Amino acid sequence: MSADREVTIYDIAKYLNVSAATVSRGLKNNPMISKSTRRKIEDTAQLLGYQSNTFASSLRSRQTNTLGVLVPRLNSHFMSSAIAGMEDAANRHGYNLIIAQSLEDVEKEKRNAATMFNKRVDGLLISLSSNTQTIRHLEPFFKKKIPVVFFDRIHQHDESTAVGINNYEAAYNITKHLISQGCTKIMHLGGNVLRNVYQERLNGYQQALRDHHLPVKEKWHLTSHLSEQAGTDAARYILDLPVNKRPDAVFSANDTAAVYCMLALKDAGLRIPEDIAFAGFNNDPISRVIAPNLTTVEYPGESLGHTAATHLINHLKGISNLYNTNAITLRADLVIRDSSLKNKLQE
Amino acid sequence: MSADREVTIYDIAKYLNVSAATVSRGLKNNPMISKSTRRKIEDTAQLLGYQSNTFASSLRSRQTNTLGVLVPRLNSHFMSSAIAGMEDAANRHGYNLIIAQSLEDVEKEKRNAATMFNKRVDGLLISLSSNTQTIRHLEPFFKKKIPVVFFDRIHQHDESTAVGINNYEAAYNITKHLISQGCTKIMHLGGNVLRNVYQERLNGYQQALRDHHLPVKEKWHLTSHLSEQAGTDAARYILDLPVNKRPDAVFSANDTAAVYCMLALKDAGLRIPEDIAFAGFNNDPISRVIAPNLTTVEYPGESLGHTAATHLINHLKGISNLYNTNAITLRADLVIRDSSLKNKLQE
DNA sequence: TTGTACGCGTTATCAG
DNA sequence: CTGATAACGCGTACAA
Repeated sequence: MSADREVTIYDIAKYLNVSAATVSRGLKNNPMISKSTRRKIEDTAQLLGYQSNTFASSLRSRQTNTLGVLVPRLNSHFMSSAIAGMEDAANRHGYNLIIAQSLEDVEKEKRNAATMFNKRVDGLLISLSSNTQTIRHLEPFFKKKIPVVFFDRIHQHDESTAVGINNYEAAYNITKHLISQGCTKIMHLGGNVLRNVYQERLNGYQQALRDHHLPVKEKWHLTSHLSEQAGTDAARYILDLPVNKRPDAVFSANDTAAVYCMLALKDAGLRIPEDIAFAGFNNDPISRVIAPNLTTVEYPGESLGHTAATHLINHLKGISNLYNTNAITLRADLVIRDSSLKNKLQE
Repeated sequence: MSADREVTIYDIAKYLNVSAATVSRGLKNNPMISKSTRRKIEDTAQLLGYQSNTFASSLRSRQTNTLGVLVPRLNSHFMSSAIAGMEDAANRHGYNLIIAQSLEDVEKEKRNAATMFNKRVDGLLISLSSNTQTIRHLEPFFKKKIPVVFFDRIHQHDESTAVGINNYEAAYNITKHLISQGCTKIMHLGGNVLRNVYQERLNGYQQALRDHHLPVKEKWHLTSHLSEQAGTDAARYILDLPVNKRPDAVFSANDTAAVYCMLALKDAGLRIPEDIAFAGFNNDPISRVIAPNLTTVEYPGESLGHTAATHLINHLKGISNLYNTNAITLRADLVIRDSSLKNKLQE
């Protein structure tokens, strides 16, 4: 009576005088089962408080209905939005998410990938750590044909899909916008160019300068982790330049660095955008709170996560073919705000 | 040769002419196994590219080394920090996180709880959705003695631990601070009092008023979702009051509402803190970007998540007893910033 | 449409 | 210290 055993399909079978196989079928909407017995099975399952045992099921069927999510950090606005989008998509299709963060450390990324592999995730969603050089640690997935979808910080790979935005174009356009506002000495706060997103933003920025016959100076390209501190440091760097050598605009590869740079420069008495205009990237909440509001690039985290997960799931269900879709590019529109409206304010 | 079968402990056993049981033991650091055979087993596992099958293991051992995390929303600074803390703790102890969000919807919370239960998580970390009335949907966990740890938005329960801060005290202190700055007409932007955090913040606020012989007016207590829109709406509400009936301070139960209220009031020409002082809650990044910086309460998301997960894991490992620790309260210090320094600025 | 019988890979139990 | 064997709960050929 007080047996602590779980309710299994055998209990249901015994209760109904049918075989366990029938119960198993009835529970899984197997078409070749009569309406009436299915109904009885479902009712009994309810009655007995049956809970399917996912391990036993996974062990037998070799699939887990679980997706692995591997990200550099969980606690950024962009990433938590992306994960929220993934969770939504996964939930809709009966998948679960198992999540780990690499904290920008390849070694941890490797360990986490191994764990995910071990846990037999049906597919992997990954955004690479900043210092990841090769994706050799994903080989086990490729070998076993476990689909991998890269998002945000992606890597070219024939048998995987990459979901992101056109970073080059966005950076090009926002730089062009600064130029159209009359800026000619535009600085760039960039991230580690090992990651495509930062490399492409740098490329877009530089090409825009070239196309408008502006000099591309190494001194105006700072590389950092784009943290709050990095933003403050960049401000210090600018303030230490002779006044006539200072940039008249800054394009930062993320909003955090842009905002903290702005704060420090404002503290030092510089006017934004009159003395120095600003543009960021991500459309982080802080970009709408800083005064003046930061011009930035809308980075659609939630829909990006949703798209990546949905694509992966469709592939798992055989609806789409991952290998035919090497890249999905989402729109990333400019969000023009006061921090870059130099001319307008001067008129 | 091209067999797609996985490498199992039987393959290792056969290779070494030992039994599968021995291999199983060797792989799990079972003490009663000789050093030499363990070494051979480990080497062979490596050689053959063995990967343990977690389902088979879970099926047999009835534990998953997986923790369920159920939150209202993934994409808030506080929540993603808390989850980052949990992930860190879990990872350290060989546990994995499976995460779902209720999107502030009880029904989804129920479904998610059922899924977690089904997936046989070893323990559950949960922060309740805003409209959750009872925790009956957690009964299956309680009945099966699966430990549940509430965090942030908690619920009193004899057999569970709750991890949070002293919201009453924090609210009391920050209100007292506003009073000490000379504010006498203090408004409160609160959340749904179904959730302890908002009820306690309201209580703390009201008690502080009473203790300083200030009136507690219903008109100065607005309840909302504390969204950006709610903040803007609150500003409208204030501006619509006759000038002499307006509050001279606002204490918001979160930073988002506070900040968007500030932005709208500043737009309308009010000076902060001279005309109206502000205090928030959470120490969200936006509180450090808004001008003037928002006085707020440090809500230690990461350490809270870390603490909750560690406590749960210790319990699972038998190191601590969940039932002896009904509550863990973390420090939540005030962060005094310019938005509330009324007197100082007037001097 | 349903039942039979077996195996998925591991771990627990008991015996040696 | 090690081996043999029986579960764990479910899915699925194959047979009926």
